[in-house]
Amino acid sequence: MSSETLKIPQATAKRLPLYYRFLKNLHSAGKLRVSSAELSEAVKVDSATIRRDFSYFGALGKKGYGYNVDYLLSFFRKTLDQDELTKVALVGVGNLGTALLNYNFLKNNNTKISVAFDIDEAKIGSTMSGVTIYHMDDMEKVLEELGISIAILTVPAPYAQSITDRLAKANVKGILNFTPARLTVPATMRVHHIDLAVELQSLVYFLKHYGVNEVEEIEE
Amino acid sequence: MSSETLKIPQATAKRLPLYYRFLKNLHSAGKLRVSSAELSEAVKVDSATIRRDFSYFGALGKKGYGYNVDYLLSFFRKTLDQDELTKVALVGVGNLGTALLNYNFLKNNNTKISVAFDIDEAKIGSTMSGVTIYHMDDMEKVLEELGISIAILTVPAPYAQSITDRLAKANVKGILNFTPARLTVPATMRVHHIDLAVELQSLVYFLKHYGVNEVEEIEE
DNA sequence: AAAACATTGTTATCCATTTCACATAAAACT
DNA sequence: AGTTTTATGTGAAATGGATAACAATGTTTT
Repeated sequence: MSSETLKIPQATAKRLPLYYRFLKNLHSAGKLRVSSAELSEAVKVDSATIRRDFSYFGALGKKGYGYNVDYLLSFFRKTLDQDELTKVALVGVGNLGTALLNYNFLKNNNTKISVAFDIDEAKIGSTMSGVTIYHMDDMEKVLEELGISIAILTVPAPYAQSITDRLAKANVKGILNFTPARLTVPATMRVHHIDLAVELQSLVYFLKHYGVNEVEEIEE
Repeated sequence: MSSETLKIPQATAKRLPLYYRFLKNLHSAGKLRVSSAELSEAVKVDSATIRRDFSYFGALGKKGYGYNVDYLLSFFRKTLDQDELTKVALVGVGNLGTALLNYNFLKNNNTKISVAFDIDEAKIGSTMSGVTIYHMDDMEKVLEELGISIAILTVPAPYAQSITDRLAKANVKGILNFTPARLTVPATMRVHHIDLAVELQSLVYFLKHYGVNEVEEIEE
């Protein structure tokens, strides 16, 4: 099952999709080779960090030359499981949920919102951006039928925890949580938060309290 | 101007808005005191980390008692500049931009999208969620009139860099960047990225490659 | 084919952050 | 009032991540 590759540092793992995207750009632009220095300029990550990141996967480059774009690209495609489509569920089709439905994850990643759930009768049964919206009452059933194990959570905060509990029972393993709620989950689940208000507010804080130009870039 | 307080670690600064939000919840719920252990359970941050974070601001608690909710809340209100309203501009009123317009930042933070820009003639001049939409051609002028120094960027990726250059000239100091582009900015500016595709994909990667239950929670 | 050049992979170092563990002191109890 | 309980604040250790710097090695040029 889980390809127990050597454990890559989390910070590195978070940068992989970024590298992959830029490699695709380079490929489309017809570039054949790239150095860590060039890549660094494009993705705004120190070149030594890039080399270190790549090195966890072995020697992918050639000294004095750099990296072969095609080779690197196909390597990352395998590593990031881009060959198989990953199906994701959207729970909560409000403003943000609707925006995510229209957001084309497929374009960059082989990941697709395949189904959505809501409680608004006006939406149920309809399709948006080609995605059918089901009633939340049918969530467990539909998720298991489709074999979905990842959910994007965009419901009002007060419902977040109880819906998470249901997702856990339905064998969902990962949640991308857009609600402000800090979810309690079984140890077998993984939650990534995207907390819009916190992001905005921490930006405000940094601007007011840190000498601007103190630090260059901060990654989420 | 910039209250040159002792430099709080960045990781701490990013958690402050989170603490603030939960303290508000506790306050609404009528709680008078709270311990770092309780808070830890609620925000999913180790209690020692919470105590350390608070300690950068001095001794806010009392041994054997914990923290007084009201005191802590008013302290953070000052620290996070919640007394003055922070005005923010939205650049790009597409799907995601529209969702953010409807997202009520004001509720939790004293931060408000005060103005929006787009190039779609159908939208220009109208208001959405009480926010007037101007033509992007007028951006510099309007920003300076309103004295806005923070922008949320939700435009198509190919336009991101050139618009960023214009924002820089218009004296904007902070950008919350929702586009996949990695922006090049002067050292006087600060960019926070929220890269939706990367977030989703890295979640997928973690689930496939890390023994689930390996790590509890990851922050953004 | 030799010399000059470019760029990796990695070692050693540095820095930031988290966590442990406990002395200290206040609060609660008897 | 004295004893026990509770929970802070922090020194010290551990972890995690970024960066500098350079030997090794392949590439390009002449």
